Amino acid sequence: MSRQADASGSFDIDADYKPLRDRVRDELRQRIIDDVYPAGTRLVETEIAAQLGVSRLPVREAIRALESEGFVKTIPRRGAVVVELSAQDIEELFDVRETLEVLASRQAATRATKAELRRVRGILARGRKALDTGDRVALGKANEAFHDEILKLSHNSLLQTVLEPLQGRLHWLLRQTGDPYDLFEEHSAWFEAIASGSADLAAEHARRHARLNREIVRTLLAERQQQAPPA
Amino acid sequence: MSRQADASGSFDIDADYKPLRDRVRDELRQRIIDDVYPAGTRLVETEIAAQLGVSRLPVREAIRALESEGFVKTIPRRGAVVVELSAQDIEELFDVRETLEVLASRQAATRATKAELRRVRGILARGRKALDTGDRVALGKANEAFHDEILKLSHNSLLQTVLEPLQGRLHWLLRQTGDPYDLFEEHSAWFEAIASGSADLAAEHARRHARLNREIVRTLLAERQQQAPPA
DNA sequence: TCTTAGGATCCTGTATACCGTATCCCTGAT
DNA sequence: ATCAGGGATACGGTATACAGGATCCTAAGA
Repeated sequence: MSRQADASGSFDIDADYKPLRDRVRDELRQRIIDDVYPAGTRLVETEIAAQLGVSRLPVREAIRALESEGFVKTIPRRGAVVVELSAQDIEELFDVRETLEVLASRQAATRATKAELRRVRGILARGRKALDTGDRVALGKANEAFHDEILKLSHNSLLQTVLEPLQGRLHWLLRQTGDPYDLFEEHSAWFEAIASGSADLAAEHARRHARLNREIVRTLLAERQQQAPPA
Repeated sequence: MSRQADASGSFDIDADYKPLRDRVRDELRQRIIDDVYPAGTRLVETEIAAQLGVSRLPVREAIRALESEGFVKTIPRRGAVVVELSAQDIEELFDVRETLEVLASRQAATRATKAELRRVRGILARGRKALDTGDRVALGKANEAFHDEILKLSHNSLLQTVLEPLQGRLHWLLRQTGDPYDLFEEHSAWFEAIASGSADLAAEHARRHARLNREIVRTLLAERQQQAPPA
């Protein structure tokens, strides 16, 4: 028992196997998003290796992965540093995100199955509950999960692989700046547009949501910059 | 002596330095695109390392990079295999490409400088010459260069990093299927739209071009499938 | 002859150790 | 206070080793 859903041939005995490098990468990514490693932090291979109790190799590979995800930048022979997102980087992030989420939303509207829509409704319900109890962190997570789900609904795996790393950076950013309460209400409306099955309507909502999001980040960043003028 | 350009402090004595892993990656990518390693080929680390006269490490890192670019898929504990692009993969590729190139084109229209436009005109001229002399390979390269240039014109570095790996796969595909002659004429018209400075016009041309491209690949792939029915 | 069990083999994933060298940082002299 | 010199540090790469999963080959059995 305990194992379920294993219809045909290839089994997932140890489907939960994950190379060490991937686990290290996940751990480091989380630390960056959680601001344990703020922008500018140097990621020293030997330090991390020692701390995680692994050899340098998986750490190196993890760092390379984070580099291709845009979380760190490695300077030749100097190593990896957690990037600081410039104003322009953020604009670009939203540019690309907007276009891709519009596409995702459009495809989701025509391709999502009933079962999938139900699942997303569940996530929204979770968010609603977090909103009512004022659990800011849980609401943030629900919001992030929502975005990931929209992507899945698109049934476009390339879209997912391209957008996922960006989502990571976006979540990172929003966690520093955004207000999860505003976002949540938007998500509900957006979702209904997708569930309606109209690609155009879904696209319109996606675009609106992305722009709202961008505005929120912009204002919060502008405020912050006034408080802390350039060094 | 013999050294030049060393005015101030840190100069680019060895600005052309490139980590070994990157050179290995470039080499392997080229081999895939050139069909030296056709779809299904296993990339065995030790073999490649021996052949290139490097250790396994840079090879591993190169393979990881190619994985994140979508050229190979690695199965845990089994290693990397050159991917076969399924019909769906190709559709997804064009989906994403279309949206992103529309964005690139739109931004290029408003941001490109005169000097940049001149440079692109030069590339088109090169293509025209290749067309006249019937140099298919040169024309293909000019076409590929053109797409890369449009990206640069957008002045959106994220867009470039996201789209570049896809371009690689696209070029790979087009080299197998496409007809460079048809594409060239399209490029000229598209470029004029960008040079006109109208974002909407540029976007429209980008979309048209992407769709034409998609159709070309679709038909050629359909033909091929008829000739070689499923194994 | 076909199937199957078992073992040999290949190759990845990870660990260790080590070297050259670029960069950084500290110290000391001017 | 500035600048040069000399470690110390840590990356980039090599070489080697080894456990264990995946594959393949072979030989025994039905």
